[in-house]
Amino acid sequence: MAARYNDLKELNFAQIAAETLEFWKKEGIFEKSVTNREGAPSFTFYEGPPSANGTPGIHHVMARTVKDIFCRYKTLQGFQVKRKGGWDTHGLPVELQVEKQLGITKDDIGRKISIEEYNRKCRETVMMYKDQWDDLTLKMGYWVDLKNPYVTYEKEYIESLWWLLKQFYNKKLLYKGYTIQPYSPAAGTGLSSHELNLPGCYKDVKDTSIVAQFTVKRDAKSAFLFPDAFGDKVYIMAWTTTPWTLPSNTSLVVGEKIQYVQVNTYNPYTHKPVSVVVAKDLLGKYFSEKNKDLALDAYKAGDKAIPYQVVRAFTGKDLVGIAYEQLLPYVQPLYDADKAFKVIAGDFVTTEDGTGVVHASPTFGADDFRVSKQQGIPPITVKDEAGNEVPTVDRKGKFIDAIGQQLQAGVARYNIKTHKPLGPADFYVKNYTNEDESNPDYKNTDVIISIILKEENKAFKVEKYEHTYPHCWRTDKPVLYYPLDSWFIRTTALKDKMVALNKTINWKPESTGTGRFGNWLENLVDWNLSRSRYWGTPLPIWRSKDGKEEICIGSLEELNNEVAKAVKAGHMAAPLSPDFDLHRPYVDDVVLVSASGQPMYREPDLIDVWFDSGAMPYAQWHYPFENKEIFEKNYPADFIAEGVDQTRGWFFTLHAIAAMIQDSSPEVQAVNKKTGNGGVAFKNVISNGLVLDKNGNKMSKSKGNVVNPFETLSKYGADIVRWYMIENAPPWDNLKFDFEGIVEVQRRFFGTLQNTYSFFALYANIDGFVKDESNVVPYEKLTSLDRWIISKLQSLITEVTRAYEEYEPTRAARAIQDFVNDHLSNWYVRLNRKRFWKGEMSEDKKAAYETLYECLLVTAQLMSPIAPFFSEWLYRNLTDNIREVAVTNGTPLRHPSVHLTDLVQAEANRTDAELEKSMAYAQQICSLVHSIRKNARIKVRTPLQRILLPVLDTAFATRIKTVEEIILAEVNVKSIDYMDDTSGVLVKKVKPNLPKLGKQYGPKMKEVAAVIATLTADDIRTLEKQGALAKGGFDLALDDVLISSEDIPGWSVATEGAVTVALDITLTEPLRREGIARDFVNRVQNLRKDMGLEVLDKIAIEVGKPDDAVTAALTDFKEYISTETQALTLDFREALVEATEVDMDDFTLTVKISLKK
RNA sequence: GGGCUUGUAGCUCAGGUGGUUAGAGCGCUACACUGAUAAUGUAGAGGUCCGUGGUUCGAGUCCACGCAGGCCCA
Repeated sequence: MAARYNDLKELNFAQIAAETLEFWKKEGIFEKSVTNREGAPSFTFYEGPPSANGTPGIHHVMARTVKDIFCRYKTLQGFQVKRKGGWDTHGLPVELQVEKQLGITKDDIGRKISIEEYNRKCRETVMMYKDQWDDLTLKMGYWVDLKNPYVTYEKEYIESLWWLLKQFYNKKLLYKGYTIQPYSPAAGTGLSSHELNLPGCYKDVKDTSIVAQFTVKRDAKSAFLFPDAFGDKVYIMAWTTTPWTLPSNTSLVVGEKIQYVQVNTYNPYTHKPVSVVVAKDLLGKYFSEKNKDLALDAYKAGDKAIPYQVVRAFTGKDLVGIAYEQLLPYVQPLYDADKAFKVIAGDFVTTEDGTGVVHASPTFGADDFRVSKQQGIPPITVKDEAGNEVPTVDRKGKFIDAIGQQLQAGVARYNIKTHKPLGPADFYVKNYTNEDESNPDYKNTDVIISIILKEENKAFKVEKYEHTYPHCWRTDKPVLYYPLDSWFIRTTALKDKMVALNKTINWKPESTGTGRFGNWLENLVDWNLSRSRYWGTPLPIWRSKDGKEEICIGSLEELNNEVAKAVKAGHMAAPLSPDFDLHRPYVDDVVLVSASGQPMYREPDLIDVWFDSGAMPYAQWHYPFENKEIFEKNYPADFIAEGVDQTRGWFFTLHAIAAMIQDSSPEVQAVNKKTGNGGVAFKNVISNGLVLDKNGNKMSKSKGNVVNPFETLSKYGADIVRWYMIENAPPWDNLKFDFEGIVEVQRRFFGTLQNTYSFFALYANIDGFVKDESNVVPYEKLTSLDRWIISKLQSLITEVTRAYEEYEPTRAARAIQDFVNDHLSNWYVRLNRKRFWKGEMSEDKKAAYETLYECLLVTAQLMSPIAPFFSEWLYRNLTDNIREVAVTNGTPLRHPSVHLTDLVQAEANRTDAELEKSMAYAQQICSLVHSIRKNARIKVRTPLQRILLPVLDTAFATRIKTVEEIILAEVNVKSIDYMDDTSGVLVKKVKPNLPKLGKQYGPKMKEVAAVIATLTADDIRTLEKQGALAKGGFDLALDDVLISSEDIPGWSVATEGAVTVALDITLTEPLRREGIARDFVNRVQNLRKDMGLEVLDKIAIEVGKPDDAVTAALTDFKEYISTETQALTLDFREALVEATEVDMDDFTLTVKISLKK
């Protein structure tokens, strides 16, 4: 007979995967899983585009497993889940790779290589590893539509981006401003953070550092500082390693929680009495402890030991809002001057160095710029000839004349000897003019400022300070942090809305949403969109030379129209060709004409690639130029998932663009209104953690601990890797990737499941069992074990469904695993084995098959989102042989693939909570009996007479009785005696029910517990009968105590929780004989197996005559022995030849088995 | 430096709303079972719940401060 069920003993999971892939491909299962649900509600998933210019790693298997799980699950649930793939193709990594390939630097672009050539190279490189990615996608079983992916460099994609930008522009959300960036005056160029991280850029240098004294203005806010102020003036001390920024100071930053002190002392340079404010922790840096007790008035100018006295302590919070006098009043703020020169709070202030007060100049520090902007502090800037606002240091690194003149005057006023006469145009903030520093009179600008401050009683301490400072990799000169032009998206305008919208998003884990992402939104600054690069989406803004006229282009049509005008005006020679490439350099050659007839040139920047990916909800469909309906159906995403490192990347850009487009496009607003979306881009998001090596280290090539995803997948198969990743820990925890863990999953879960299946297949093939959906044994006729596992299965369905619904895949996987291992294999199958191999097909046997079949089938379906290959294999093995019938009848098993089926629903009427509880007791009692047997050294094969079970309440007894047979069979005991307190043997004892008593009595707990400890047996009986008892001044209720059983004297007892079991371990002669008989059966079975006999072969047994007791045992149980061992005869012989010596533990037997035909 | 996060057995992890003796799997040791058999079951050993304080009748759990690892940002 041909086997109906594939009963392969050894499974090659990788091979199953390969075969399944073949099947999916041939039958178009993925496509069907989408088209099948045509017309059904859609579940929208957005694929975050990977960049194919790098190779995929094992962490991509993790991220994509998470994505795949929920798309598959939602498909099972009846949703249509389209998953458009995509590729991220622009940006710095691509450019860097090309530069590396070509052996050039950024500087060579436009010189050694044209932009055209360079960008062509970028376009080629972008898809360099696409094959590997496609291969990974396939092999790991990630279902995503890669036939029609969105590609961010395509013209249509860029057009959608331009449309978005134009909407923002129209709403004045797109503007040109400046931000503080690393800038090399020597090279005249801004530096990217990656250029700053080139080796050798950070150098240790010695710079002049100053602790400056800022004079506090006396007013209501600062009044508390003055009562004890020495010399009538109070100074706040701030430290800087860049004295040249002091003329641009507009605020002082303190830490709100930092402790500060006010100190009366003398200025070490001017010897004037001063009262200064400094962080308490840094006091020792400026004052020597031993001068603490010196009298202030005993000090004479020039004394080495300067006395000091701490007069007051307070926190930074008390200082916030205090006004001070401008330190170097050379240039005034252009605007908001009344808001300048204030103490503000900032989170970046520390007490590691300096004074615990940071001086801020918004034009020359990124932190300074940020906090100033947030708190409305103006910068010190001036207008240049063109009327543009510029900082006080020019692009060559030189102070503007207004400051130069003041410094020149200072040099003259204080007779500062310099290496050469200094004019107003000679004050470079660093040595960018290659002055001879070895000249003894050489003084740089920092030193000159220091001297001026010392003279004017504005410096408390000046010293050389060694620190690391970034240098330009081209010129080797110090970098300045300098305001550079950039285009921004005014995300701050919608901050509150974005914060509010974020609260409507379901984040897994929650803390990433409320914490990391939420905090980021709270501290939002405008999004700097500009990138001075070559390969990316060009900024679609054209400007006239004077910057007074500009246009933002929002579509190709608009561009063509404008070009037509330009052609007319003579700025362009011809219209754009239909296949015009929107990239640089072509787009740079487009010159448009302004309303006043001026030529307008494109702003040379590209936009941040994160805008590319954040715009994918719209641009993937070329919205709004095409596919409006598809867009409407698929906006916003129901679900997205990426690594936690995307929090400020993709998650943010999706969120920001969605919030802003909701604000600026009536069209998108209308779409949102239809679906009741407030303006989010995604509703549920999983941010998964990192994949580390097994020791918790980051994987890196240099450490050599990188796991190759392809090797891993082909060795273990995708299912096991996927299952391991999900089951081991929640996806948002970092995963310590360990092959031993994978092996364990394979053995423990997949091995067990496979074993359970092949057990089924083995006997189902023998019995010719075929599932008939129209003819199943009715529920009432099932055994209690059947009903129990069915009930467990219903609970499993409920639990797994809920876990998936709540985006908790780990909980789902663990629930399935527990079900298969603990309940299905270890209990149901083990206890039911005999039903499968005894006798002919009967209704009971059929019920057993059907039950096991259903468990396997449902397991296959529930696990299919996580382990798509094995579940498919299992499903098809179980159902292929009835497919035709199922198709004809239109029953649930008509689908050729588990991934096309409809998710099972838990059936309440097949759930039996009572039975589940009873069975749990049965398992517990068996475990207890085993433990007693163990202690008494009585093996399970030896039958025992009875179990004594103390019964605390009747419900308990009822429960046990329904599973009594199971217990008795499992532990080989003849009977259970239930013992209640009428028996006189059972002694009850009570323990306090702490959770309840705690709430009621609180601090009196100990008293009550003491009283409860004194309750007598009579008391307990009264309490049980009447439900209440007054004792020791307390009114006790029945549920104030937990009743359990005392140990039973003279019995072997085991207790766990409230369950106590006693076992009668008396071995009577009949029991002993039965034990011998069972032992004997066991030995004969072993011999049969050794001889290689088939299950149905008949034998004759001959035994060398043993002693009387054993003879009696074997004779008594002759029939039993014969049945079990398929023996036709059992005879005793005085002498046996060619017999086997058999060890019966306490004695030996000689046995001879022969086959009887 | 800031935000978030993790710390429980040798390893990987569970431990609603505080409750008496902190659990599971693997690994280890021992035993059992022997018609799922390169399978299976049972038991045992193994813990400063990262530390220190605090709140409470009671803290692995709540609070504060630390320590160590991770991520992101400066």
